[in-house]
Amino acid sequence: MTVTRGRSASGTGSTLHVSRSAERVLSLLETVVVGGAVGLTEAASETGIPVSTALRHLRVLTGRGYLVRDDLGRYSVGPSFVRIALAAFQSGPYARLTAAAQPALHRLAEVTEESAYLAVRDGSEAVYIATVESRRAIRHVGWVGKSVPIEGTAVGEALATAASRPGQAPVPFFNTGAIEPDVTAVVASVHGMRGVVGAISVLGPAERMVGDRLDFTAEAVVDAAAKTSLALSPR
Amino acid sequence: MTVTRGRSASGTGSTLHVSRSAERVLSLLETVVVGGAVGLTEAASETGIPVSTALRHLRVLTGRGYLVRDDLGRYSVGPSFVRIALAAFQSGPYARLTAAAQPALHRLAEVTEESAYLAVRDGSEAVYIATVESRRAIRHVGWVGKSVPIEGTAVGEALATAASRPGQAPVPFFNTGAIEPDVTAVVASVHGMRGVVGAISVLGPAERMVGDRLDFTAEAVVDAAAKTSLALSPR
DNA sequence: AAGGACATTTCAGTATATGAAACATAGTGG
DNA sequence: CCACTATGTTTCATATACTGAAATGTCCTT
Repeated sequence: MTVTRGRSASGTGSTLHVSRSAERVLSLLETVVVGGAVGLTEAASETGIPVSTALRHLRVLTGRGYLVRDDLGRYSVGPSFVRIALAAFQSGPYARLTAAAQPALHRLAEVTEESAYLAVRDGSEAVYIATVESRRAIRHVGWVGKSVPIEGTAVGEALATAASRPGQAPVPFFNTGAIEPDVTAVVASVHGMRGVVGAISVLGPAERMVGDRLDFTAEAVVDAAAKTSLALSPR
Repeated sequence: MTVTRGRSASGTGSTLHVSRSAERVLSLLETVVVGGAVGLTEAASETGIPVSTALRHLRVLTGRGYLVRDDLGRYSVGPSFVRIALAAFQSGPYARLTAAAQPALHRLAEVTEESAYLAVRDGSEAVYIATVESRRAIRHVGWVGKSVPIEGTAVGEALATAASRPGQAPVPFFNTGAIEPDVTAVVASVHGMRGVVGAISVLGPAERMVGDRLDFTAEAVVDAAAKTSLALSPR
């Protein structure tokens, strides 16, 4: 009857102690935040953490106000997390970038009549952190907070490119259907004091973005990126 | 300064095992996110965690991309955290609230010519989660993400008040100088399906908000709150 | 060169997190 | 009505994974 559960933890007797519970708490937080209202069992299975352990961790998070439980016992984002999240935009390193890009994004969305996005790099991915939407009925929406691979995308190219010389006009990057079919992206890099710090994209339906229209869009994107770079580090 | 002195659950030889490292990692995350660029020693002393331990935890956070280190070794918000933060606004329980309040906040800021805010409750505090700023030169700004006590503030009263009957007109709450001298607040509760879910405030310089102007503002705030409640749970 | 401030590594001890299993509590359907 | 499943909660013996003082390394200042 003594069910000797496999020894596990074999392999290299690693001497590196990297907080396991910390990792797990963060996994759970992430799972709940992106997943909306999730129950204990779901959160546990999603993260691969035993339920009893997951429960304990979730309690830490709710205790801090990072998560809240609804009347069905499911977990959702709590007010404390929202507070932190908001603070991240005000004091974080992206505050300046976002503020600097805002006017350019507005003008870009206006003149191109497509949705304009601002993206930053996150390891091997790119994350869209701000947008100004097109006002047309058919438009690209909802990619703020979304992350896409660096590899094989136009944003990725723009973010991975080596910093060009200051004053040198940026190059536009193009792609169609890398993430979603029928979506065309036109992107240019934003340069800070130390290399590429972000990218400005225009995303729209592929059938609309062709010929002269595409050329015009590319010009506008390059211009917006240049203006943003200038706003970041005026000389 | 709001360093929650860890310890917790002392006294009786508690058999409750509440993840210590988890608590600490979250403290550190919070400290860095609100504090901007902080060094190891600073983060450690701020949270009361020994430096070597703090370093280990901060490594977990940077490893996950929640934090990044600048070239001076200081920690700041990372792209992964920004991604999560953005997701919190899209899928979180406050997404509906914020969306429902947006038009009302705009109109409110326009007609009162003062900054309009949306706040939710966080334990014994209130957190401002959205704003539309006044367009006047002297205006109230920068309170998004800020938290104030429930006790002794107008927002607090509005959030702590018992749910009024549906259809019943909300009551305005007033306060001057509770948090900052010379700032007057006019607030009304937003009602959801189960009680008070938020509050709408107008904040402005005390000397401007008097007499007829104040009455008018109160009316506008009450109206905005009612409209938001209606948008949340139409009948 | 000496000193200070800060980041990093080491290491032994044990506090502390872990997870299987038992228990509790709905909700479901036959 | 009761068995049955799904989900949340508590317990507790175990050793793992975390802790933190001190030593070391690195950079900057005087």
